[in-house]
Amino acid sequence: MPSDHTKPAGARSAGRPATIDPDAVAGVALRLFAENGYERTSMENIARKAGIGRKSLYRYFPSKADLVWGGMEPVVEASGQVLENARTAGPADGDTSEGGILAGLRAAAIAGASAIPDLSVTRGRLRLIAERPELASRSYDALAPQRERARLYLMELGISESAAGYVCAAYLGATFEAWMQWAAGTDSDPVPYLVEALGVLRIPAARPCG
Amino acid sequence: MPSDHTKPAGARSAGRPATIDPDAVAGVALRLFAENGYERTSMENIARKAGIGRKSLYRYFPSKADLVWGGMEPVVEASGQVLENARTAGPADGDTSEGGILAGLRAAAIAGASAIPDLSVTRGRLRLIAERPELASRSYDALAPQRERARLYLMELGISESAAGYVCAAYLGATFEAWMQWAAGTDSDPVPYLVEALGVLRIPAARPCG
DNA sequence: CCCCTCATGACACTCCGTGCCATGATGCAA
DNA sequence: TTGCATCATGGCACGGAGTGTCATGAGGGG
Repeated sequence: MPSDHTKPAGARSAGRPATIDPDAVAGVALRLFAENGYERTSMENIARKAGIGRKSLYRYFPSKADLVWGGMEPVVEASGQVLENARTAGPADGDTSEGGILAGLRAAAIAGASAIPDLSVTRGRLRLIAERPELASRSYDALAPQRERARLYLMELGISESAAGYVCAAYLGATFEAWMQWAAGTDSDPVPYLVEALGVLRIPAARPCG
Repeated sequence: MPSDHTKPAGARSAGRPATIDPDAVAGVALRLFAENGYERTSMENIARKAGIGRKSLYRYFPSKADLVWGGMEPVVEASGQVLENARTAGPADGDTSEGGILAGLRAAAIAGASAIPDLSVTRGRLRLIAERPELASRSYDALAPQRERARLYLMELGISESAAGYVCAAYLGATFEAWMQWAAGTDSDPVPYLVEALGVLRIPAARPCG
């Protein structure tokens, strides 16, 4: 189930079925943000316009920022899965050279780009994130799972713990900036931005015996 | 005036002089955070313990996070000044090779480390930041001036606008992670952490004619 | 000595986020 | 069919962040 984000519970069969469509609610919220501005739109107002209660809104979106960031979750999830697979596949077939490691990180970033359902909606989300510092800051939390997976991936390939932390921080910072630059323009393909961003990374030499 | 942060206005001579010492207030807040936890300490409580009104507290510290991040301002300011000087000195004497540019970024980071008034207090601040996601996220805003200065510095040296953005993002991400790793340990000198972190950066080739 | 300036803080307000709990809808079992 | 367990919904109240407005008062300068 690739899109069970924001779903409060795993799809059980018992009990009353859900009637609220989180994607529709997020769509209403994004429209209101575009029309009236992010801060001038209250959760109360979003709930009312979506025809649900404020408490129900908070059940699907624990915070106001999740209405914007929630839609980016498939991207980081797809990207993280690639790193997870590359790691658990073992470093046996892994290329532990700098080029090989960078190729892994690049593949993950590109996989994220491929997981975007709607380019224009995603661009709208990112532009909103770019203009609200409180939303941009959230990248640190929103990308946390990605950070952890990248860290494990690098350490599996023999990178020291400290160096892995630095590479991850630089990796996430650069790719997020790539998304921001893509969103600011009109190009349809974000991949070239991601590739250029990855060009600022240098992978320290791995330990001889990982 | 190196430490007029959190001062509400430039030191005017007319009118009633200020009686509140922002550093003392921040000290009270940090102690309360350490004793009772960050979220369980309300602004109301901090104000009361500091012997001032809640509104006055907000005048000196616009947000709760500023009570923690405010003390880091001299660090980013000192670091930013080095980049500013290196830029306005002109690229005439600047080494536009990758090594030269990296040396500039490294000098800025080290200058920040040299600007720390009290290592143990700073370590306490950073540990608090590390354990509260909402505070760690703030790094994106707190380092914004540094980001802009680094961007101008790089562009002055012939780096393209897009590449400068990526290098800055990676630079800030890696150095912040370095501070986090230093704070998590017990070493007194943060410089080796910063130097290692800078090792994950690769500077794209500058334009032939900047 | 008066007045102008500015720090202080009381009051009220909006809004985010979170508990607690009543209500209602659904499917399952007796 | 009837009861029951399960879960979605949402009303109510609360703590707390952050912001306006305004009154007070304590300086210093004319």
